[in-house]
Amino acid sequence: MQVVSSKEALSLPDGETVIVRGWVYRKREFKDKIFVLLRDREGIIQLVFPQQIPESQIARKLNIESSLIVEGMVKSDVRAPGGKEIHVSKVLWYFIGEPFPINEYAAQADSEYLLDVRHLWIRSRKMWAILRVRHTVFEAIHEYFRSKGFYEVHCPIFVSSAVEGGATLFKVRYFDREDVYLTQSAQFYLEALIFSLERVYTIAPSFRAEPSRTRRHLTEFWHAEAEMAWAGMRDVMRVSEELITHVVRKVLEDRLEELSLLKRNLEKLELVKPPFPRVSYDEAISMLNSMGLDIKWGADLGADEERALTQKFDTPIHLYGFPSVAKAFYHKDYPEDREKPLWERRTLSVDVLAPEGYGEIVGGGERIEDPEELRRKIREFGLKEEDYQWYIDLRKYGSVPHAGFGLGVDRLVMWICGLDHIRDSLPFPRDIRRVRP
RNA sequence: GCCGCCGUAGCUCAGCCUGGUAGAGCGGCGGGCUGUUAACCCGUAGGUCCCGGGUUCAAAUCCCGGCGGCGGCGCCA
Repeated sequence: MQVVSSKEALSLPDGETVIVRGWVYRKREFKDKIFVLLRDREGIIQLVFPQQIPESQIARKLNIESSLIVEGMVKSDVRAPGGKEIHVSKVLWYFIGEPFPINEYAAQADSEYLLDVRHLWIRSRKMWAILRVRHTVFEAIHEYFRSKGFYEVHCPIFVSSAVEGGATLFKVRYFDREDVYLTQSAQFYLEALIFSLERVYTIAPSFRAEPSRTRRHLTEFWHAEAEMAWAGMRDVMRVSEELITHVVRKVLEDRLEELSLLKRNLEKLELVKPPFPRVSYDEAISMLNSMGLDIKWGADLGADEERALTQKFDTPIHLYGFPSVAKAFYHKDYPEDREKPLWERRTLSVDVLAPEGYGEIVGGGERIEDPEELRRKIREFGLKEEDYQWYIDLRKYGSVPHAGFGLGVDRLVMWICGLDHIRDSLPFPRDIRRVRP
């Protein structure tokens, strides 16, 4: 007797006897029979227990989320969800659960209670669908980078200094020596690794101790980062748009059922194809000013501006050429701006903004390869050279033009799934308030 | 860090403005029902109205303080 998934059972001919196992999703009792919707990793199938058989005594006791293994016969019925159901002849194993504390009303409300019982809520159809899309997103990212000759590498989580100047770090006690920090980006380590492998990528958690309270921020998020030797800002644009397009297409191929369960508008995703529109910061400023917003050159774009800008496009866009003062020190300045003062210079940096108001999902650009230029920028930013000693060191021994970017994988999942909040893009989100379950 | 909102049954919420001793739906339990699709119908149990103080004859309701949570901005992926 073979154990089959709900999905496999639905594809079998009538009369097959199979074993299925899973959890009770719904139960409906009648005088002569009991319907149990059984949930497993692949979906849902309806079990029918006739009241005459002794097994129905067990079925009567089943609560929502009770678990069981049954043997039964596949039978077509137009009234069954999926067109087929299993007429149970034997219960091989079961566990009667306590009353399940989550109901449809809580699910609709998307309440904080669902965050308290997250360890149980991940069984829901919604989280099931999201987790399966997320699985495919990670798969597609690996697939893309590997197919393009990038080596996968792994960088430390414990680090001794900051990557971003302003971003806040989580401090961790490290034996009896000075404190270390949780990494906020693998970028500096990837930059070191290109001198060995030329094109590298990693998917790893990054940590930000920013007290952000928005639907787009986590304190622990999954970061897909890539770094390329012999590359510039244009290469970052090309690789990032190819990557995003590949991921979206893969999800559209493999996860249609999940997307429709999430009520995602597929047309929006089908529009995603390279090249993405390229908008310079200068153009963005004049576009925004002509839309009635009052933005001065030099300011970073806020959430309102990002939203206004992306509303003009149906697909993700590349926004490039940010002012140097609005970006981290390691970004390379436009060569023609080199003699200008810091506040008038632009960087060879680029962000990808997702449409439908989802905003920034990628940040990257060309890095400074000249050690003297890097030192100057560190000083201009009021940072200490000694804090970046090994990073400067990379430029001393056969420096090369190089560029890279970081993709917020949770934000990508959020946008692809059309979620209201980033914390639903992963099973156990960490934000400023929540570290459990 | 700044601004706003919320805390009542296991869960989702109403009641609060205008003070008078606690309500609904779901879930639980019991019963009914010839195939349900978040089934339906009848019955029933279930409460530290977040905590502390104040005003009042009387506080879930008004005032003050605290705690917890949610949303938004800034910052970023």
